[in-house]
Amino acid sequence: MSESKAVSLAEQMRRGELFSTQCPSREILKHVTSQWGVLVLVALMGGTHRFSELRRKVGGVSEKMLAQTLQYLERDGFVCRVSFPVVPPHVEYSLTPLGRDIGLKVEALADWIESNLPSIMSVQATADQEVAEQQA
Amino acid sequence: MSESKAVSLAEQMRRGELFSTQCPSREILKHVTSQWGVLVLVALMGGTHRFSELRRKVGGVSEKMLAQTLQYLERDGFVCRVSFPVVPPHVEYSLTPLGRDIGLKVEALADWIESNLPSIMSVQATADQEVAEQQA
DNA sequence: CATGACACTTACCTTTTTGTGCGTACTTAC
DNA sequence: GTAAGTACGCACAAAAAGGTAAGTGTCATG
Repeated sequence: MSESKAVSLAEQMRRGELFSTQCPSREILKHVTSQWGVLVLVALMGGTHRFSELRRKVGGVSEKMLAQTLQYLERDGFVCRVSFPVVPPHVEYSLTPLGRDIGLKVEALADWIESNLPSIMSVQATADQEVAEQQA
Repeated sequence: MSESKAVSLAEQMRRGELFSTQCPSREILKHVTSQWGVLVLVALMGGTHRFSELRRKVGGVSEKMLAQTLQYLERDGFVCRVSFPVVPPHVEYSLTPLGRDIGLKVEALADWIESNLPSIMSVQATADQEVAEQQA
């Protein structure tokens, strides 16, 4: 009892307020780890992109969601939007230094999953099989 | 035109199919980067926890969401569930080796955000101010 | 001279996610 | 003897996320 409490407390110190409901980090985390946030960040790690380039690259994203995601990320200071006042419109999106920094972490996570996908899927298959056997 | 296409293609090779709609990685990513997935993973990096320990630690999570999150993570092979057939029920959750591995990445992301929260919030404030000025 | 590209925005609707409250089977504490 | 803790599952409702379709204004292409 005392040991688990001690661990909790020690961690609570180290990791600030992420576990607290009102922690502002949670909002940032939501933007960054949102379905499209992750993909956009990873895509922009490959360099500057225009809006429709991103739309084509990130499979399945709607214009609305892409626009919204980019706005969140811009407001959080991860994405830099440069619009050229020409016609037809030309807008370029790139990562800020802050964005590149967090992009590295997100990319690392994404890469890890892609690399370990075979392991994960075989574990899933085993788990599903056991569930099926229990029901049989 | 050719340059941006070249970059896209080169990346598409390196990063497999994350950008494709049907990529199974996307599902895993959803579980791991879900609001509660992140917090649970980080919490379990601190060691084994019981269900209600987690519930108390991860502020704001409902029992239903915690249960669901744990089930996803267990099925993906990140979390290990051990239930003791005693009364009252006693269940322990811990990370598998796979879970500890991905937990490191998630923790790194969370830690980065917490550390850089001041920078982010000051950027936000500046952005908000500029928007306000434009509207005035 | 009609179409499509560009970078969005808005309105509307559907789907998904999330929360709430209740029930369980049993025990310990008050 | 009543309340609380344990680890959930289930049904219902609310909230949020997401998709679809259309419109904007101008230009290049067919």
